[in-house]
Amino acid sequence: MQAAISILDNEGAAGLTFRALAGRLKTGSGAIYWHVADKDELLAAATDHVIAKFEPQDVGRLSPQEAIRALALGVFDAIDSHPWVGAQLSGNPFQYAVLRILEGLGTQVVALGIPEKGRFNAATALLSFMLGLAAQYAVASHHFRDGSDRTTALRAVAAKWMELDPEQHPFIHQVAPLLPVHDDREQFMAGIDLILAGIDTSR
Amino acid sequence: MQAAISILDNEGAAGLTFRALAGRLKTGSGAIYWHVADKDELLAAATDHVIAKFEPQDVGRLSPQEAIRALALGVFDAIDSHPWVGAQLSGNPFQYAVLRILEGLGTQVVALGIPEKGRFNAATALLSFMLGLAAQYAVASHHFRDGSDRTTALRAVAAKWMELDPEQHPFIHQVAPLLPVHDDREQFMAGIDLILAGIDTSR
DNA sequence: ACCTGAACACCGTTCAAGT
DNA sequence: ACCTGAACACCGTTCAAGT
Repeated sequence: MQAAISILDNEGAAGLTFRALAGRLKTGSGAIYWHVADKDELLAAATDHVIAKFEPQDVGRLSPQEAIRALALGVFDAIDSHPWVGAQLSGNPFQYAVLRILEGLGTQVVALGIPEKGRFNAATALLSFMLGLAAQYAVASHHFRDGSDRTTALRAVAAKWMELDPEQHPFIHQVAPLLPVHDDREQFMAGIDLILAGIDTSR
Repeated sequence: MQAAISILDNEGAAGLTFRALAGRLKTGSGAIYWHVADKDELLAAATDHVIAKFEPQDVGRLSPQEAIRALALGVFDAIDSHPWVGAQLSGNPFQYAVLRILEGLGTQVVALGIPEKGRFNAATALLSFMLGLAAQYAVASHHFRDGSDRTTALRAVAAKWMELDPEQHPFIHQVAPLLPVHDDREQFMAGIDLILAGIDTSR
């Protein structure tokens, strides 16, 4: 697991092959199949390893809203320090790491006093938002793997956006300059707060 | 494009290979590279084709909230009738199809009267939620490709959830029975409404 | 300008054979 | 019980050669 995560961190998702992992572990590529059914299971295990590490402790002391924010920050930080986790979470939403997140969110949704009928929708709305933004960060980080930093890479994307026909894309043009300067963590938490506010009105 | 979409619809994303597409078009696999840079571009083009087809017309007549709901329903229906679109949207959030959706959402967020600072977060929150739920439907549909229908497949997933330790997964246990009977479209729109309500309180 | 199709450099996965 | 590593059945992509 350590070796797999280290490869994923250093070479990205494409770098984790059975041959590469076997090489690092000084074993044959077939040996890995004794411990893991296939590549999906390998990636799911690595992802859960990371998500579990960033799960906040002692969430019980916090208000439900604060607990949900803490859970969200944990997911954000996990993705922030291991960019491949974003793609893996959204690419395989039935893996255990995602259930782990849903369980945490759901417990707090119950604590918020949402009636039984609304709990499923409220918890999965929070979860889906996280997975969706996770997917975006995943691609973003993929785009600036080659040395260039985040800002210059996003500036390149923004420049592409500005090339689109401004008549047909007024909003994209309006928002493109914000792309290179915006703060991912702030965006992530703003979305959470928006959904929390929406949940609050539904009580 | 027609041939690619037809393969994607019938065989899923894994079925679309350059060899398969070339075979269907009665040409060589290398020929496709004259028209498309690589597989990402091929998939992005197919995805935009579908998303554009399901974009609602005459959104101008509707209130901003109703317009956002109409846009969301279009995305939902696109995924519903072409399951591979869900994975493709969330797996590649910088492709043009996603910008198309963001432009539609953003225009309505502006119409809602959100101040400039909040527009980016509001529009991307709606977008991220859609992409995240799209990713979930993508995997779900993948799970019951082999003949079994949606309900029996989700029942199998729910049964797996019930095998988890109930002490550590109370919410998962509570919500598992809802999984096979819940309505995807209702869940999708409930999330949109939650975010819209949240946006409303932020005005 | 566009097509052909063999060739290249990979993959994940399997499995007879080992220890 | 666990490992070895060649072999299989694929991929996306390239490119000299054609029309």
